[in-house]
Amino acid sequence: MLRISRLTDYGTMILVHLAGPSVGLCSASDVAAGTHLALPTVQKLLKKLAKAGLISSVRGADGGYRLTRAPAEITAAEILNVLEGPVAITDCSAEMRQCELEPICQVGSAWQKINRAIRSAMEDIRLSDLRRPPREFVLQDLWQSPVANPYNRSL
Amino acid sequence: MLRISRLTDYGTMILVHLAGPSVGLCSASDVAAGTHLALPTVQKLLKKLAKAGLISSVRGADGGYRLTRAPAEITAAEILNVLEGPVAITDCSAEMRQCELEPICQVGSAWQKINRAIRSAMEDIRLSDLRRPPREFVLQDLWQSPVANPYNRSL
DNA sequence: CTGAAATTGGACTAGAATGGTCCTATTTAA
DNA sequence: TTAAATAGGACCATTCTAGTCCAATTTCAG
Repeated sequence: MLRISRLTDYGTMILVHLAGPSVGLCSASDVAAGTHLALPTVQKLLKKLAKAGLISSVRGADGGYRLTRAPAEITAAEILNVLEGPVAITDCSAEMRQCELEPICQVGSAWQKINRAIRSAMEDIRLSDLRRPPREFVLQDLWQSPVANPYNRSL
Repeated sequence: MLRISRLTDYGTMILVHLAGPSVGLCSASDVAAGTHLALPTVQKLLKKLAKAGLISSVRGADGGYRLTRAPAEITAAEILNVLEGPVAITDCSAEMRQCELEPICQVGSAWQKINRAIRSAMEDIRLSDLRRPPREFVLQDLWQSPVANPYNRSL
């Protein structure tokens, strides 16, 4: 189904929460309360996000997490990358992976092209665009009739 | 990793094989030989593709499979749809699915927009484009600077 | 100094999904 | 009649996923 895992979805919700207008340092409990996700799950994801450098942590009492960059500086591609690993719709399309069937496979680099295309699209979407009610995306229009779309590269 | 399953990859290889220049009716064994995939796997996938109507079958001795339409008339979106089910990167983004968190979830419809975008992209790619050596895709350029790309809707 | 509130790092498990194989029935050409 | 095919499932081993929990460490407050 070409899907991202549920944890990635949760992770994104968490990031969106941390990108909230008046959100400072947030403990895991705060985030769990704000997102209505189970606390253990939230803890797990926060650790992962912190390890990847997307958020920074403050230990000890009154500690918590906060974004390391402005929401507009974080792309959906980065988020996907951290939570799901590198975008690679097939093994063959993974970075620098050489498929042993390469000389035989007739599909060849097609998936890789599609892969890069998806990645590019994700790079144009920022965390700041993911909030709800979201600014009206025009991605579909962009891809269906790019010329008519005024938002081209600045979603 | 935002990946398609290996079986979908295989299925695509099979379709590409059937779209070959001088390929008529093909038995499962022919396809297995041509794609270097295991026969049982090929049989399974051919049955699935036939059931979905992407290829037609002829039973009995000297039977086999063939595409029901010209390769240029079959989109990557269709193929994905048949082999992976409807494109839905999250449960929320599935068609007509109403997520019970909807009123709470701050991410809201963002994934759905991304979802549609990917779908649109896939609809512009045809089976005939997937052969190797593939026609030079310009998808990346298309998405990065759509206006400059002459191939817009006719990949 | 002590305790409470946090993060850190990792182990663990149940359940689902994936991939791959195989079997039997049916159809059809020679 | 026989051989070569497809049709339709059943089956299982393995991996992945989601979710929980525990022990250790850090830091603030009193």
